[in-house]
Amino acid sequence: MAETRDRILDALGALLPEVGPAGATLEAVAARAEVSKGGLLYHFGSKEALYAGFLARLEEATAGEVERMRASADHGVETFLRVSSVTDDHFTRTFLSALVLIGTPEVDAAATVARVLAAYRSAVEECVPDPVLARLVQLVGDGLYLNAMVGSLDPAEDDQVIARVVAMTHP
Amino acid sequence: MAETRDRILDALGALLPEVGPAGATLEAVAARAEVSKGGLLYHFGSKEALYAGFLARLEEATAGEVERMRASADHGVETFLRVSSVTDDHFTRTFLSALVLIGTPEVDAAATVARVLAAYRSAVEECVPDPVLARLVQLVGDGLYLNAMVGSLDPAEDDQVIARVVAMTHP
DNA sequence: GATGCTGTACCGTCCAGCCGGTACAGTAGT
DNA sequence: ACTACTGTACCGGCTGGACGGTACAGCATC
Repeated sequence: MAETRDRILDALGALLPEVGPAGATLEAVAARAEVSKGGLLYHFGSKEALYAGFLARLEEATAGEVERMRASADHGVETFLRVSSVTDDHFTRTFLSALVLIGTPEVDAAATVARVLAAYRSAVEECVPDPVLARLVQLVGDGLYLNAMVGSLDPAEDDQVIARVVAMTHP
Repeated sequence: MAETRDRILDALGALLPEVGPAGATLEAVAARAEVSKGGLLYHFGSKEALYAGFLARLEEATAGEVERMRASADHGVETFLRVSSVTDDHFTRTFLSALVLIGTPEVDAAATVARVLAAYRSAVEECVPDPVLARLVQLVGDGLYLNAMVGSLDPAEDDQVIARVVAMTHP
């Protein structure tokens, strides 16, 4: 069942920011997903496959997020920056987990993250004509992600920054 | 000798972005530093101590970088953003290595990175009166770091973004 | 000959992956 | 309808290898 698979991937995503890749052993992931280690290995034949599945789901989710941006009323800039600055969002948490995965030998998380960033970038470019400004928007969003990763968000100030950037994109 | 110590830390810094924390075994670090494992453990009694030493040196280097910013002719904003967007800088590489360390159980790299970001932030705030604009500058810099980590820098465009941001900080 | 440092051999632990097994559907032939 | 068989989902013990850390012997230089 795909349901168990998703539960396993959710468990991995929950574990990664807490204990890092080193602590995310197959047994730990299995326990968190309430599956035995054997059961986990039935769905994902190796740790590499597990990580690959996780990153694949992130890329799928990215497509959905980008769609949500495009569909947002005025334009996607604010939607984009809001997601970047909120840590209790499912997508943000998944993305941060992927960042933690960078450097693990089993999988090339950096490449996946790069693709995610690229997808966002082209989406921002769609609604911000000036390419330099579009890149600036994206960089601010990425900066928010980095700060979220190390727990350095400053909600009050960041809200004002977002407002300022949004204003810049309005002629 | 402090020279050997530094060589070991350099080896760790060189290894981390290449193979990640999992690949940075004591033996691998020792080999890269052209020291035996025993020699490494003479200087750093444990892996935790090795990581701690690495992060401590990063914090020291941060102080130096911030000083360089303060001393820069016009103001530090451009100096800051330039460093963030150049991957062959020693400090940048060390910083990126520390990012890869986030999530390892031996050491709290996130806290160190947070302190580094905070140091930069207060330095930027010194030369940019408007706090919102200062935070924006810092977020752009952090975004550049994140993009550097996954190899998504776009030098041509990023140069223009830096110029734009610098212009914004000039009244 | 003491001190600072190096190299090596070894131990204990931990973990990924394997494998033999269980349960429980279907499903088909009778 | 029951029996025999097959595939899917899952379990948990085992093992081989890797890695962190220890012990100890060697070797400069002072």
